[in-house]
Amino acid sequence: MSEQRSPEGGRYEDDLAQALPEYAERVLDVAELIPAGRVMTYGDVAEWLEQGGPRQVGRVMALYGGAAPWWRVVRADGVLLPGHEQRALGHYRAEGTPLKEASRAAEGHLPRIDMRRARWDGGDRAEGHT
DNA sequence: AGCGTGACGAGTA
DNA sequence: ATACTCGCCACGC
Repeated sequence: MSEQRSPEGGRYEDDLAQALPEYAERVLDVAELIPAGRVMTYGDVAEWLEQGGPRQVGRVMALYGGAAPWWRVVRADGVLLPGHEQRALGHYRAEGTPLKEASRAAEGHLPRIDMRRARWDGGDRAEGHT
């Protein structure tokens, strides 16, 4: 069976290409829930959704992250998003996100997020989930 | 269909 | 702290 038609008349593939994929919407929703001053890793978001993996979440953020607080979804090692370090840093300083200053041995290095303190598990709302 | 690539992550050396 | 390996999975060529 090919050439299946969607209710709107277009081919399903076309609809999927233009509408924000539901998965992407779910990812952005979670990003919106992260409190200021806290972060969630790509993997955490995927786990929380019980769907996809870190790389899928990363893909979504890369494509549609601009519409969400993208700086609150970070790598597990706390490294700032390459190419957006200054913007991210500005947000972290403004929100009071826990940072680990670069050691003087590594001079030119930017601070990294202190994941132990900044990581947010979904805390308050974890109850309603599972 | 195979293969490289990526806003990833964990493990090992 | 750095480097490299694997596992992961959606995409594009």
